[in-house]
Amino acid sequence: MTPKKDPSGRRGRGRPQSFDRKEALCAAMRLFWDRGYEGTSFDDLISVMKISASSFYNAFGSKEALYHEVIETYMSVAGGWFLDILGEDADTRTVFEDLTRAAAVEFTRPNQPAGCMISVAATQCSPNQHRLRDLLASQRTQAEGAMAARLQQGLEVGDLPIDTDIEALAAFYGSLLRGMAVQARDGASQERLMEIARFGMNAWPKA
Amino acid sequence: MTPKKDPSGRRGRGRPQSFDRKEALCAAMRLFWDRGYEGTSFDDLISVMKISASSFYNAFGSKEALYHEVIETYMSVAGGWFLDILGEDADTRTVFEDLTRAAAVEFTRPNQPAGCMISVAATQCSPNQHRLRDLLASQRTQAEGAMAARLQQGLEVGDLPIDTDIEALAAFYGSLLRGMAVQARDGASQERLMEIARFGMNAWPKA
DNA sequence: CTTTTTTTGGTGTCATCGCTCCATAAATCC
DNA sequence: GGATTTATGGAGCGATGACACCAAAAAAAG
Repeated sequence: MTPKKDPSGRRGRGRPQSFDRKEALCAAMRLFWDRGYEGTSFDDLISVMKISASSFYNAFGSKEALYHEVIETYMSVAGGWFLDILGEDADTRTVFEDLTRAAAVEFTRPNQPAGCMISVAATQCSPNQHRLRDLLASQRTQAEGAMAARLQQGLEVGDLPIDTDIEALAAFYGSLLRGMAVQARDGASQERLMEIARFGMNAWPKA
Repeated sequence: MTPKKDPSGRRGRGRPQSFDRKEALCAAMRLFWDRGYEGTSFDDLISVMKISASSFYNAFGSKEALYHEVIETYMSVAGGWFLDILGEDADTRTVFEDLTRAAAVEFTRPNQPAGCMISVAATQCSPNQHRLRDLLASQRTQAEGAMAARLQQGLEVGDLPIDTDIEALAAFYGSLLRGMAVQARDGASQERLMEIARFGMNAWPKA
């Protein structure tokens, strides 16, 4: 699958790959991001990745395997801001304000598809794609879990009223972010998303 | 297409349809609702509708025409609660509280697919389905417009601070409802959605 | 150079998708 | 009953989807 590299860094033998794997992966990510899994055809993929069918299977295994890899890439690159902000050393309210505002920015970046690749993916799909649907749903659950963990931490240091329902509050901000992702895909501007984010912060629990 | 009925109610001539058109439409709606447009295959459709391919084309024209009809059906039947509540004669805040709470109930009804058929549809799709994507996006925009109209009305009677940004507030509740729809599809319970709705109402503008 | 290993381009395959055609069945109208 | 009109069942079609195969090409290893 992956080109085998000597621990010393020297290439192994055999014909070298004629394309940059990361670049191809990134091109595939943008396509999947824009069109979803089922909406992206094999031919479109190898076209934007600029490789042939055989190179595709040689390098990535299958369409589904590529999609998995793309999700990992998305989480670590395009979605990295999410966990970064949750890890910020700041007041809990500030963290969530940054989070929602960052979403407004990230969801409307030019030169990349609008919205979040994970939030809106595979919510409706055919039964033979249920594995993927479950994978995406679990990614969303994980993201919400990360928010819940940060809120819990905030509760423990007194940033939140002690009777705050952490899970529910995380679900609220999860919902808001997913809704913002849909709005972004429908063409909402960054300013509009910012206003939504601001209203979202009005819901922050008061002591 | 549609079976021609005499104004007097008597059937015209020709062999009568052997199936109930509304029932078939409803079955198609549930399938589209669950799987989306591209995720629903022709064979699956005629299977749950219990009709043959020829009857299908005779009665509905094409898969896309059926989808359009299904959307209309959804808006008037399954989504009727939405406009009903917006039309309620009540305090504006109460209307939106009812709206978000009703969403929690409607999105988790047993015996029907979870979430909203419109909110999560065609957010990611192939380029040859852009007509449908635009249609769905415009339905979402219309729904938000209806909320904005109700808010404007509320502003005029003093239910809202005069400096309230109506469009933005409508966008906020639009986002929240769409996010709740995704949550519902991922399996969130009615109680969980209720909690989200409650937090959503905490964002209601204060004088 | 020869051998070995790996990638590449091109062509082919098999299933599925949405759709069409046609002969037949079942009703009404005269 | 015969003519007309509409619906049905079933077979099949062209396009596209994802993928497989294979001979040729390009590199390292001996």
